[in-house]
This record gives sequence, structure tokens and C-alpha cells, in this order.
Amino acid sequence: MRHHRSDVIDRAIAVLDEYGLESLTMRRLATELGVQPSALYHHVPNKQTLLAAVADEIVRRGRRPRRAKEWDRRVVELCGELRDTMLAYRDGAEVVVTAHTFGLGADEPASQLRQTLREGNLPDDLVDVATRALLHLVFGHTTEEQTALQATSAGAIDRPPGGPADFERGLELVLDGLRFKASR
Amino acid sequence: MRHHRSDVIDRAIAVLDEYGLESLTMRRLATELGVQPSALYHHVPNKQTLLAAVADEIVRRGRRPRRAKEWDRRVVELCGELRDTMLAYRDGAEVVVTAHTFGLGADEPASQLRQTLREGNLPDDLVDVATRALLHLVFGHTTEEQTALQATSAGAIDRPPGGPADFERGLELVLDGLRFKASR
DNA sequence: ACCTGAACACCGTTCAAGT
DNA sequence: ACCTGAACACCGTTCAAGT
Repeated sequence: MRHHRSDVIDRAIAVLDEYGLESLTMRRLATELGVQPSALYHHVPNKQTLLAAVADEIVRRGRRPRRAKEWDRRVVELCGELRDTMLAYRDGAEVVVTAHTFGLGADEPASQLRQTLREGNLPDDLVDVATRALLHLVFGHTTEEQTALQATSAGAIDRPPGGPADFERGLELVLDGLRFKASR
Repeated sequence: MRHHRSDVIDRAIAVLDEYGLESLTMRRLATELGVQPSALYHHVPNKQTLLAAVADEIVRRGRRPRRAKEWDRRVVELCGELRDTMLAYRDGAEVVVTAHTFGLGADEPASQLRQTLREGNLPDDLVDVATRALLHLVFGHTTEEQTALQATSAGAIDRPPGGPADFERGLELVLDGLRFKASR
């Protein structure tokens, strides 16, 4: 029963998706792999790194080809992909956002966004500001949406979440400003 | 040595500010108050509720009078206040954002923002979208800024953080769109 | 009303030792 | 290279009992 690092990450994602982040403990993961907790430290230096790797793998799995030709439509596409990716796994938003907050991996979405924004006719510093703003919007909205989604599915509340339509409207608020500045 | 709930909250904020969120444990807080851990559960039902109360108190302490007359300047004022408030305590952003994410208290910033946006000439549903977008921007930016700030002060890195100027520029991106829509 | 003492059911991580 | 066994230093929470 010998494992590789990728087995550990994959199993961690499975535990996360099935039982949630609070159940994703090193001990639980070890049991799930049929191994002693200490064995995990052969594959990963600590839990923080494990979670960052989980975040990266979630993002990697969510990748899909870009279709739009206009830079602003590609931004919307990119943000929608990131949202869908995080929503695809239980507590996915929290894991990806946390990893990003602590600067551990998960920087691919940021660099793709930055690259796409550069295709608009914007000054470099505005590209940076817009990248951060859009990322914060996507992270904030998706975390909120997933919390609401998981709360209702757990039978807690029944309130309407700030669904996908509100998500796009929030994005458009920023994009309006950007398009205006890009057209000058 | 008998305490009230407010003593517990106040001491929790002191521990948070001095030693950080990861050191704010029920056991540590009890020791700090000269009391057994179990005694805390007389004042607070669990740690989650304690942290929500801490978040509310941090926000309450940060309040300051509004001066601007135009609704859009008041929005900037409000967002700036919220940012400063969270930055005023170690790990303040993480505590306030987490409380908000789980829908526990910390809804005062949202309702103040919503109220101010209503003074602009915007349809109700756009007010809701804008409230969430602005809150996500402030939360995201401030968390990032505080992490960077605390990392450099801990001697980790030396990178320039996305400071207060970038914060305002991010806000303006959204406000530009709103002002345009409000003027129609 | 507020607190103690003791317990329950867990955590992440380290480290010598095994194969 | 990958894992075991055992330990260390913690957690949050409950509950009967005390004043």
C-alpha cells in the first residue's frame, strides 16, 4: 500500500468533497489511505502545504479552453470558470481563497487574468488594480454563494443566494469602468 | 474574579491583537482571565459565537462620523473606515471577514453601505449588487494588505503591498460604473 | 450567576526505528 | 523511498458539583 504525493492530494480532495474542510484532518486522511498519520509527512511537509496543493489541483482540474475573442468577454469567461471551479467541490471556495490569501500557490488565476487584461488597452498599473479587484469579486461572491448553497442543502435556510446572475452583474460593474478607460 | 461577557470579549480582542488569531484559543483566553476553560461557556455558547462577538466589537469600535455630503464620497468614506477598522487589530480582517462569511453578526457595514447607496439614484437590485461588490472589494483588499503588512513586519518579505492608493483605485472602478448608472 | 475539576474525543507534528 | 509506533503538546466542549 505505498503511495505517491499525488495519491495523497487526490484522496484529500475526495475527503474534502465528501465530508467538508472541517473533516479534512491529517489523521482522517491517513486513515482513509490506510496509513499512519506520520506517513503523510513523507509526502508533504505540513497541513498548510497540503491544502495549498489541494487548491492548486482543484484549479487545475477546472481549466477549460477560452473561446471569446474580445478581451472583456474573455475576462468574464475566466471569472466564470474560476467560480465554477471553486463551486465544483465542497468548501472549494474557502480552500482556494485561503491558499491565495497566504500566497501559497493558486496564483494561476491571477496571472491568467492579468494577461488577459493586458490585451485591453490599459496602463500597467491599472491592469494590476483591476486584476486584484476582479479576483476579490470572484472570491467574495463565490464564497458567499457556496456558503448559502451548502447551508440550504443542509436544510438550514431557504433564502435566495446571490446567484450567477448577480455574479455577472457585479463583474460588469468593474468591466464598465475598464472598457471606458480602455477606449480612450 | 467574576467576569461579565464583555470582559471575555474585551480580553479576547487583547489576546488577538497581541498574539494573533492562532493564539486565541479558549484555553489561552481562560488562562488570561485567571479562570478555567469551562468557565468561558457560561458567557458564550461556543468559540464561533465568541469570534463573531469579537468581530462585532472591532467594527463597533471603529465607527466614526460621516462628513461627506455626496453619496459617492460617503461610500468611499464608509469603505475607508471599514478598512482602517480591520487593520487596527492584528488579524482583524480575517476575523471580520470570517464572521461575515458565516452570516454571524458583522452585518452593520453591509447595511450602512446599502443605505448610503440608496441615496444614489439606483434601482434596488443594483443597490444590492453594488453593496456586495464593494464589500467584497474591501474585504479582499484589506485581507491581502494586512497579510502583506504582517508578513513584512515579521521580516518575511519586503514586497510592496497593494497599499491604500490601490485600494481607492479599486473602489473607483466600481464607483465609475455606479455614477454613470445613477446619472441616467 | 459564575466558577472548578475532571473528563471525552479529538488535533498537528516529531522522531527513532523498521523494510 | 515509504512507513510504523509511540510520544509531545496541545485543542473545543460537556457536565456534575461547588459558592
